[in-house]
Amino acid sequence: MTTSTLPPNAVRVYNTLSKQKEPFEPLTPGKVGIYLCGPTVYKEAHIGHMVGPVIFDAIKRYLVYCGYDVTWVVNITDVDDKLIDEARKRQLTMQQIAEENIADYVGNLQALGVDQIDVMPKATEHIGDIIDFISNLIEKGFAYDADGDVFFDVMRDPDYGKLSNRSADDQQGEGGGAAAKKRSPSDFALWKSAKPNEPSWDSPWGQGRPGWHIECSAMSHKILGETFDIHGGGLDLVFPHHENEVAQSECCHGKPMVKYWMHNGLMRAAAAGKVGGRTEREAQADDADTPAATKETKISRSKGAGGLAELIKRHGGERIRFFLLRTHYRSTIVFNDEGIEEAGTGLETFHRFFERYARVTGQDYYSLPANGRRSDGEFDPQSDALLGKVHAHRESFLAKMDDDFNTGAAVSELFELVRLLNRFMDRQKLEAAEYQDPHAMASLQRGVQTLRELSSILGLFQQAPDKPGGGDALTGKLMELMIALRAEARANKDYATSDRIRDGLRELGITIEDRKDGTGWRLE
RNA sequence: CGGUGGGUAGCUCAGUGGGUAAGAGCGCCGUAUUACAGGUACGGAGGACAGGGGUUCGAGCCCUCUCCCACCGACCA
Repeated sequence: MTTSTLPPNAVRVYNTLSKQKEPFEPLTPGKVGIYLCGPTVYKEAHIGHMVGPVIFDAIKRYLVYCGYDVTWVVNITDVDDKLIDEARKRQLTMQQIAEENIADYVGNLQALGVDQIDVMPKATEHIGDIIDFISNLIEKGFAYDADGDVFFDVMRDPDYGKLSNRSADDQQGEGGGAAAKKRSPSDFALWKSAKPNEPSWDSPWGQGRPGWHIECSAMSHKILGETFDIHGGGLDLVFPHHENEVAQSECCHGKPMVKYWMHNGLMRAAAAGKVGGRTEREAQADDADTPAATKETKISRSKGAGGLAELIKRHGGERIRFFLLRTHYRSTIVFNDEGIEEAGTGLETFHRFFERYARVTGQDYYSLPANGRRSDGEFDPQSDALLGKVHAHRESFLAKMDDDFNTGAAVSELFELVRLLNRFMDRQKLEAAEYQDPHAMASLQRGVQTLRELSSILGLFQQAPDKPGGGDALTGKLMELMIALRAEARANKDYATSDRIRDGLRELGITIEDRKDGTGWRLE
């Protein structure tokens, strides 16, 4: 067995800062720190909020798989104008609003299989760190206190604009309001003085609360250090949020804040009915009140998007995760209900395969070991025809992941792998016990192990999907009886009766499948 | 207007430091397995890669111009 060491620079990532793909080399060999901008928890999450968490969950899994020790941080903004407004509107405290929506957010993450986050710091738990950070900036002359408000002095930072490729000079802010206190219109708030009845904290500049950007600088510094490897977020955060973060952190520490900036594409809502081939389903659309957008628009809470929890309830988290992973993280994802539905159809191919595999080998796919390392998964296909192809798909899958985490392309390798394995079972007639060749069975199992390995990198098929009831013993007995009755009818060529049984069961959501080795059934 | 990301099969998306035959999923048609259906496999229809120009022996991939779409444009925009 060869334990080949993987090339150290196999992974390449697209860096927003340089606008090109760069070889991935962590600052500290073997260790990776990732900071992802999380939600402002003033309302329930929508599907757009899951793009970053899902892709970074896969990224972390992949980096761990490649042997890195990864720390992944996702922050929670729990103090902000919007939270204050919401609290006022609903006659609750800001903290109550935050707690409610954090619960929603965490529940959504869990449903989508996002379980790789190491730390979820809240802004309100780091007020001290934030104040220290601001004090430091003032001491160094990069920020100034203006009557209880503290602003960052953009003109003192010659690098300002390097991430979003804008110069402060180009950007003329509007006059009036708080702008009157600013030295330059492009200065932004680090600390906001408290207005009456607002949540506030003591500070050297009086009662107040942190500005929008400073928490990320302070918390990433506290948890990951002055310079860390990867900072992620949505494309819409490049400016001003991340631009301001870099300015704050780099002026404060005098060194680069982040080595690789990674930004995921945004999601758009699309008109319903554009996804192909739904003529059948359209006719019998059961829960037909899909919101009919007429054109594509950005999904945002300000436009009323929400209801992710409801979407998850309707489709299940795995579908949504798969839907998100099917595209490249940097491209725009067009979202509609049919798209999720279609992703689910693709997913069923895998689920059926796992059932078939269990029938043939008696092994439960979901029990196969899944938390391997890249080097563990290496194998020598020798002269085994099947394993030679499996090996090639594995190489291809990994090459695609190495190339800026191209999960969409990697998914197509998964499909090809399944087809390969299905074909093998067909040709080797593995379904019929009397033909089962031990060598072929061993090859199949080795091939499926690789499928398990690769799909786990994407966090797919971690657990058996929830079947809507029906797993109980009584149902099993009843089905045995129905199938026996139907078999009798078929033997007598009484197809009217056998079809009546099959059609009747279908209406109950049970699909009958006649196979060589007997009749099986499955709940849809 | 400035910045950013896009425009590839009916639909949703891939396309690896440019190279003989353009890929996946879904949808559609057919064949095999066969009463039929479902499943699986195989095969097929369907793309001159937004448009023009350029570099190159050779470009979907590089350069340039144009058109179209989306997002961001400093936080009482």
